[in-house]
Amino acid sequence: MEGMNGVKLTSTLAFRLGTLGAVMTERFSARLAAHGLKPKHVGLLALLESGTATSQLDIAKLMNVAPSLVVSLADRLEELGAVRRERDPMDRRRQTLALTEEGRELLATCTAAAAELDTELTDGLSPEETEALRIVLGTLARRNGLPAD
Amino acid sequence: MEGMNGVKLTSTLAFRLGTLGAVMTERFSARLAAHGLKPKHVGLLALLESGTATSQLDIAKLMNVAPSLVVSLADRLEELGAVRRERDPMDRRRQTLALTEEGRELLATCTAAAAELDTELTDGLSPEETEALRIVLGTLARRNGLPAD
DNA sequence: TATTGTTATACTCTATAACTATA
DNA sequence: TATAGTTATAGAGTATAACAATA
Repeated sequence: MEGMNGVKLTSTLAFRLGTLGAVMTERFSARLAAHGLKPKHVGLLALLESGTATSQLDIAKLMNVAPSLVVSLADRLEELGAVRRERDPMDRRRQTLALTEEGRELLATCTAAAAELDTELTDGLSPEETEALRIVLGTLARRNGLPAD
Repeated sequence: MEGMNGVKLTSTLAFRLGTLGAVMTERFSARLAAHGLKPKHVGLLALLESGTATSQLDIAKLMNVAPSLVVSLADRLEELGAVRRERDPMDRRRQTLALTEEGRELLATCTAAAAELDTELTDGLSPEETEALRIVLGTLARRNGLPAD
């Protein structure tokens, strides 16, 4: 039985994206654990590299998380030497987060880990299918306010 | 800067699936709130409808969650009259969960909600692109042990 | 003694609210 | 008085461990 329209829950994009997304995030987490990082830490590093945001509050808005969470993410990244906190001289309430060279390297390492997961995931797909998937997901991400350059 | 291979984190499938999946799950949650359900409740209903699992322990394994979580999901669904718990006469330790007619209707309603989210999500895509996406995600889901009939 | 389901407890993640310092 | 960041607290979601009934 599958609703009176013949649609099954498991064939919806909502379900497939939700479950596959959860699996990939969990795998990514497992890879990052060795560096003492979680996916959101890496998301923050990527945001800094993109130059989109500077202050912690801007970052919180772009990441769709509470400002207090940015504090703890930044604390950890600072601890690892991946970011530096710098007071804005124009407005001393603002903290500017700057990516260090170490931070760039860390981001590159984590990005490589994500790319490996991609390879694993798309093992049986043709290169064309894989690229088409990447592109359509990028389109959907952008349309939904998610970073996808 | 983007790693020395020119790959950006935000262009990986891991990142795109993870973020889009989180967004879709959150939207689905919001729709389900009116029924007092969470996505896992609906996943359990769908599993019962598929006839794949019967006992709570089987369900826990297939859903990749702890058995204790199945207890509370089933408690809630029983409360709503969506499932019935029946002792297996062959092995009285086992509880068999049976989908009621109300449960089928509830699942159909929730599936329709997911389908609406799909429509919303793929608004700018061609029907061919949308169908290709659904198919490739189904392939990936099956290859990764996720339900996708 | 091993297994199914349940209950009790603890842990992870994240948000909300209270607070500090600058403006 | 309002805002950026921080700290303290609380809530959601889920797992682990202890327990009861049955095998």
